[in-house]
Amino acid sequence: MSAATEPPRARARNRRGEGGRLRAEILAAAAELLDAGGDPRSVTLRAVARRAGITASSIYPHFDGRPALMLQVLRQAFAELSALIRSALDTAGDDPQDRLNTVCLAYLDFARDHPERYRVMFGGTGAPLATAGDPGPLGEEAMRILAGCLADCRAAGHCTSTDPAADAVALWLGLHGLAHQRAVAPSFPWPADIGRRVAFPLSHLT
Amino acid sequence: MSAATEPPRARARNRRGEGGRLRAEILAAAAELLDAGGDPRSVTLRAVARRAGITASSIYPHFDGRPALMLQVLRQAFAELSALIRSALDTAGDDPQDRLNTVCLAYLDFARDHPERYRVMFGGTGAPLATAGDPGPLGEEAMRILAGCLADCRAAGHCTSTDPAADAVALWLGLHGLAHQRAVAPSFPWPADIGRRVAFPLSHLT
DNA sequence: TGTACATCAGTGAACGCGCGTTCACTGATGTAC
DNA sequence: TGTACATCAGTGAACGCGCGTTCACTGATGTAC
Repeated sequence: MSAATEPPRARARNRRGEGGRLRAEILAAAAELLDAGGDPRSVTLRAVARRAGITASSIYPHFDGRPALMLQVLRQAFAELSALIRSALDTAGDDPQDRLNTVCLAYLDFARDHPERYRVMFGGTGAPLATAGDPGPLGEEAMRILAGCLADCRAAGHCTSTDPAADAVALWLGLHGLAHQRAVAPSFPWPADIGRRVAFPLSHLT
Repeated sequence: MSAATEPPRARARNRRGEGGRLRAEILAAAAELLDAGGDPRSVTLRAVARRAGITASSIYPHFDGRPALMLQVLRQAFAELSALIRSALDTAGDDPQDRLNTVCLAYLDFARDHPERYRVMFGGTGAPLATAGDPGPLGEEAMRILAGCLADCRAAGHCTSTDPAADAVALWLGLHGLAHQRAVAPSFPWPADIGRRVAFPLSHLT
């Protein structure tokens, strides 16, 4: 097949005034590299450019160097996680226990669908974030939603937690431990009901 | 101070027959770099050599290239974790609940004392392990000890778990989630009793 | 309707860097005679 | 007890590589007149 021997991609240059489109293509290419490689260092400007079908130097009009690109990639990944959880909640009913369960499942689903990206998001590579200014607590929105659901369970009398805010942190840590290690060691013989075994005791549901 | 302007170190070459000592010095230097940098890619052969006061090429008689060195560094780190847990158990009493608690604390202590190393150990950088042959399940010894303690609690009637093996996995995931995120985000306002909040519900103690 | 021109959306060559790895070597140290 | 020599424990220069980043450029596209 000639397509395999051809250079990566015959890209049509954007029309005048639509150059901003490349920005989204660059971010998408970087996210794909993250999903594929699971290592922030595999997201090089040259690799991103190769995948996007452009030249590495074409990234500079859109991002102020590699750290800035990495920061935007991570911002986008955390925004997707939050959006996924919120949209799952939108389709959930009113029962606080159901809603808590929905959030936990959505969180674990995201990690299962993007294991490598998840690892980088919560793996603390440090450098790209630290060098690009303080991005704020990127992963905290998911935890705030979780804390809200747990508080609702408590208010409805379904939960025996004496401190829903602190127990939400504990619950999130359990979910993260599972999400993270399933991404790191997918071949480990995880018990089939491991999600429930982690989330249920930490939820303090009656 | 002249020591600051001098080249890194005036190293006395090992005596004849004692060249094997350098192997341990190289491993120690690599572990220190891991603790300092928290990023496996900061453990370059040149950086290790610089810290050990030798030339990069001097590593080759002792390790068959970088992947082999990284594998040994990780093996050593996991061995230290296991040894720490076992020695903590040696000084513990006979009460199964105390013993379980001791293991959990020892695990969390290791992560707190070597946060960056812990992150690399359980962060799944993948590459260095994958390229150097199958190292086996490096982190499983800690989990086996944990499962044993939980089973002892169950046998003594202190634990309501219906499946200690599966619940030990869940407990370990909670511990890992906490250990990992404390290493990744030490500035997060972790509740003071977060260790107990994670470990106690997952232990199913009565 | 034509045409000169400014601008936009990129290209491609080049730079200096640190890296892993190779290879010929060196000088101190122990040993055989 | 001396001395030639093999070996050990390293050194240091060199290689090719991919990287981030810079910079002069190009050619298509829209616009002013």
